[in-house]
Amino acid sequence: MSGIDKTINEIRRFNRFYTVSMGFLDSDYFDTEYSIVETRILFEIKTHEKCIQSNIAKSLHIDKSYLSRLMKRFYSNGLIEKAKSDEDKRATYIALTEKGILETERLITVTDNQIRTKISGLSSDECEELCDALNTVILILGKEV
Amino acid sequence: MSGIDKTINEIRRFNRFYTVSMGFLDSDYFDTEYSIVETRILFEIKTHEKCIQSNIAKSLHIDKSYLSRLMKRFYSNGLIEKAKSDEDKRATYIALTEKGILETERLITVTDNQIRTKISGLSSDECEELCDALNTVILILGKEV
DNA sequence: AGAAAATAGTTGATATTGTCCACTAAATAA
DNA sequence: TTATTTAGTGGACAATATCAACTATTTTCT
Repeated sequence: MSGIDKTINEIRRFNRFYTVSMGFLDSDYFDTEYSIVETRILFEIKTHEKCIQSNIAKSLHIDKSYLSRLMKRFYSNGLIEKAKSDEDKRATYIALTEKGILETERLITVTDNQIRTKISGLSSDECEELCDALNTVILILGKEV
Repeated sequence: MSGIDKTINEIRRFNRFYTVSMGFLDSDYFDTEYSIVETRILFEIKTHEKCIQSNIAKSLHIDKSYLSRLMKRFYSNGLIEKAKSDEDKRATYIALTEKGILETERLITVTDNQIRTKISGLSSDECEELCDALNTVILILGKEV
C-alpha cells in the first residue's frame, strides 16, 4: 500500500472517529436553537467586514437560495442588519446587530462548554499535543485547498 | 487564557477548517446517491458481525426511528438482509447482501478518490506527518469518550 | 414468581433542512 | 452593444430528521 493509500485510510478512520466524537452526525448535538450551518454563518458574519451573501455561500459551500432564506430568518429575528453596497448595487453588506452579536457570543459560549466537557480530563501536556496535532492537520491540508 | 481555553479555541478553529475542507457542510459533496449518515451505516454493518439496529443507533448517535426507516430502504433496495436473533427475539441481525457489499465497496472507492484528490499534492513526508497528527488526535480525544 | 422498568424495533405525523430551477437586476467580458 | 457572469430572491419540492405512541420481548427488582 502506498503512502497516499495509507493516508486515505487514516483520514477515513479519523473522519469516522471525529464526526461522531464531535457530534456532527447528530445535528442537535450542540443543543442550541441553531443548526451547525446557521452557527457557522453567524460566525462568518461576525468575523468578516463587508460581508456579502455570495461570499458566505462560497466559503461554506452552501446553496445561495438556501442561504438567502436563512438570512431572511436572521433578519426577521433581528440578528442581522443590511446595508446597500455602493460599489456593487446588486450586493448587500450584512452585519450582526447588537442582538446578533450577543446571540452569537452566547452560541459560542455554549459550544465552547460542550467542547470543554469533552476535553476536561486532559492534562496540559495532552492539550498542547492536541493543539499541535490539529494545527499540523490544518497546515498540511490547508495548502491543498 | 488557560491551556484548556487555548485548546477549545484550537478545536473550534480546526472544526471550522475541517468541516468545510472535507465537505461535511455541503451534504452532496461526496456525490454519491447516499448521505453521509447512510454511508456510515453501511460501513458499520460491513464491519460488524451480528449487527443490530440499536447498536448502530447508539454508536452513530442517530434516532432509532430514523434508522429504522433507512434500514427499510436499504432492505427494499436489496442492500441488506435480516436474520432473526435467537438470543433476543426483539432483535434482528443485519448483514450486507452481495449487492450491498459491492455497493458499499463502490462507495468507499468513490469517497477514497475524493480524498485522494484533496491530498494528491502532498509529499510522502507530509503524508506521514498528517497520519501521525490524525492518529494523535484520535488517541488523545479517544480516551475521553 | 410477578410487577415494573428497560430495550428492540416500527409507524404516523410533522418539522427541518436542503435542492433545483427560473427569474430580476446589476456588473463584466466579448 | 450583445453576451455572459454574478448577487440575490422565491416557488415548488425532495431529502433528512424528530417526536411520540405503540407492540413485543427482556431485564431488574423485590
